Amino acid sequence: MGALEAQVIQIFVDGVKVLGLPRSFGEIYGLLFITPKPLSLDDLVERLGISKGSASQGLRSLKGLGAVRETTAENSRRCYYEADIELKRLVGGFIREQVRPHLESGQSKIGRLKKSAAEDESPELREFYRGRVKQLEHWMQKGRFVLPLLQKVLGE
Amino acid sequence: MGALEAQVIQIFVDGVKVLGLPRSFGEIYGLLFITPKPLSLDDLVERLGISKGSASQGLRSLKGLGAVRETTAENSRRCYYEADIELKRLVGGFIREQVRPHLESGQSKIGRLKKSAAEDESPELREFYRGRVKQLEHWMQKGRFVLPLLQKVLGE
DNA sequence: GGAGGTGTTCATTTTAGATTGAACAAAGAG
DNA sequence: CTCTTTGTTCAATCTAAAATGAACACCTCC
Repeated sequence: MGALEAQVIQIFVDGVKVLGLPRSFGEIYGLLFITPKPLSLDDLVERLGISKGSASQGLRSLKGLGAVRETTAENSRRCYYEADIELKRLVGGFIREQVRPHLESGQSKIGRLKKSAAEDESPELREFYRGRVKQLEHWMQKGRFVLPLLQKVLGE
Repeated sequence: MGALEAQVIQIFVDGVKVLGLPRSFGEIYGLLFITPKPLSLDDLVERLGISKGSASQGLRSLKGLGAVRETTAENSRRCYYEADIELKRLVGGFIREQVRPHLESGQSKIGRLKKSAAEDESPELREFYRGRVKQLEHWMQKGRFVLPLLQKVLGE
């Protein structure tokens, strides 16, 4: 593993950590990103020194995120993988897989919240709660508004 | 702890997890958010059942993020804390404390990378590396471009 | 059918980092 | 100066989640 490859992988390891994804995802994507030819699962295991299990799961998730493409080799039944480097796709996949689910569960939680806020005793406390719940709803709205915008701006 | 409070705290616990912050931060901010009056450190310890250490560190970080305000009580030397609910401030603080440092370290890493990319043997491999490094730089640029935009859009 | 190659699953182990709590300032009050 | 109240620090502990690897499916070629 050359110095450059190691440095690039480190950048992606740090990157995925910020996004809340496991280290191995960064290693896998990083190596694919900086390697000219597609690599097989066993290549990843050998060159990164990670287990087959990690490589398999990492590849699956990265495929789900649209960050890794599978290329079927002609003369072999082994699969080869390469990095997809289109930012639009990466951002879209991340939002779809990681962000939207949270926004949606958040919305349903707030829905339940509004019932709880209604059944409180003191009128002024109830008023305060109503205001806070409204605030939460407002934030969610902003979130839903900002996502497509982000995708648009980052779509090169 | 009422049902509503618990639900709101849970929402913030989930929220900060997505942002990569520790659970206790969500608990603290959540309780302050849904409590009409400012609370002391010991209030937080008692009502959340967390340690003084967690509360102290959580409050410090949340202050750093601009998410919590300190209000000095008149007749006591004890400090009281309340949630700052201005989205602009929250987003700004998060970007300043959590996002910018990563972007900056990423930039310096790419700077070092460009040197490593220059000292490689094969011309075509070197060309490939150059392209990838350029891609990385491009992404960073996008990141730096999008942050102020985000702040602007989310500043209500 | 079976032998070898390829990838997946999931119970166990490991690890990163969050939490704890006791020791330690700092700052009044008496 | 000493005692109390309030908050901080940080080594030790705990825990949630990531990594491991052996067992297991699934091909497919003979």
